[in-house]
Amino acid sequence: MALEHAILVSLLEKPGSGYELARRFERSIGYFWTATHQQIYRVLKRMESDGLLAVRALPQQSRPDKKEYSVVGPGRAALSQWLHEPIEPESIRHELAVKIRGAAFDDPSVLIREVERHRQVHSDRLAHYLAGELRDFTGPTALTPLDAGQELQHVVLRGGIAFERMTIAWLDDVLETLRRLGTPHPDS
Amino acid sequence: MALEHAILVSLLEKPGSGYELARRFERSIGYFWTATHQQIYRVLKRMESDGLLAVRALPQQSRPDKKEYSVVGPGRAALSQWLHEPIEPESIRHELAVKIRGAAFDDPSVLIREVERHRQVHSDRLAHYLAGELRDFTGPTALTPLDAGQELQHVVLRGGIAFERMTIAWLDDVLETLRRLGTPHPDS
DNA sequence: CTTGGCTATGCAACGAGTTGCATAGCAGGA
DNA sequence: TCCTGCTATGCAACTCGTTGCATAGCCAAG
Repeated sequence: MALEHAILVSLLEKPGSGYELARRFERSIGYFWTATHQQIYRVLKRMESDGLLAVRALPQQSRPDKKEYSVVGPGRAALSQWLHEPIEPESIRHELAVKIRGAAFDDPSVLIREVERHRQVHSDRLAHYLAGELRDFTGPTALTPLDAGQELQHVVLRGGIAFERMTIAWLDDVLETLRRLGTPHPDS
Repeated sequence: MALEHAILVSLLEKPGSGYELARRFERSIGYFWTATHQQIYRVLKRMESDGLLAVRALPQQSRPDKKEYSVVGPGRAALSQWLHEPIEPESIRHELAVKIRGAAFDDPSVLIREVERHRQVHSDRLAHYLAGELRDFTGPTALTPLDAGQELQHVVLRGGIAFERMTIAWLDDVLETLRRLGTPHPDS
């Protein structure tokens, strides 16, 4: 159900089409909640028929109409209500961790390349987040002072940065452990 | 599909019934991959009919038979094959982050209690992980030296510990930000 | 003595999320 | 010229995961 609320937040920040939302979900919002265009279109349709959103068809030349969605009263109320409800603290769901434990029953060296690849992805993501932070929040071109919405966006981004840094450090720990296990114990 | 592989790893570490697996998923394995008993029973049944697992019915007095599952050849092969396949590095899916950005459109103070509650949960989890680490890996009663499987379990647990520490620090950052926004800006 | 919790398994229905495919014209590179 | 990729939307089929419920006897607490 959180996709609905993520969409409400995103559309409150700025109205847009399903396609635009899908691209936002590849960027800022999607740093902590992913969604494909399929899900988004389906949920948008449902939310509109539930009266949470309003559509405005923008005709375009030689393309299907762009449907711009925006939040209306009941949508805002639904978001507000959700914000007042407690949610379950979530646990990590880390497939790689399953693989690491599984490596005990297979050649650990095949995992090393996989872990290195993941490390690279997280390292790239970190660089991407840091560039975004510099551009929007801490760099010379950033607006000062920031308004409340921007402060909140920044603290969420700091969470993403902290997550990637932690993950990279852990993957280094994993690599060291795998390499240690790969070499026949040197002290016996 | 990762549940299947998590079950294979867990059953290779030690055979057991669906019920026992469900409880392991509340403990060690479940620190990074959650599953309810429903999913587990369903998947066990499918895996058995696919020939990945063998069942042995252990009769018990005044209780339904316990079905002890163990991994057989094709199951081991399936795990091994999966370990050689690359997986997508996963992103976080953090509902709380959606709420935090949503707080820009509502009273931020209602979020403070929620964030404090989450902080408490993560703090409890950290204590739980640290107790497990002391018991199984770093304490005086731990076996030394550890075998490869235990080393890998330990490095995964260290990942859980790092995750909880990072999360707690971030939630403190969030709380500070929310409180700062709650007080009317003191310098103007 | 009754209520709730534990072991142990399972069905049914639903909602969330993924994957493959389809349309359709335009722009840019090999 | 053909192929790829972008904008923009959508259907269909599937798997994954959650929730509610059911059985059934045992044990401990109130």
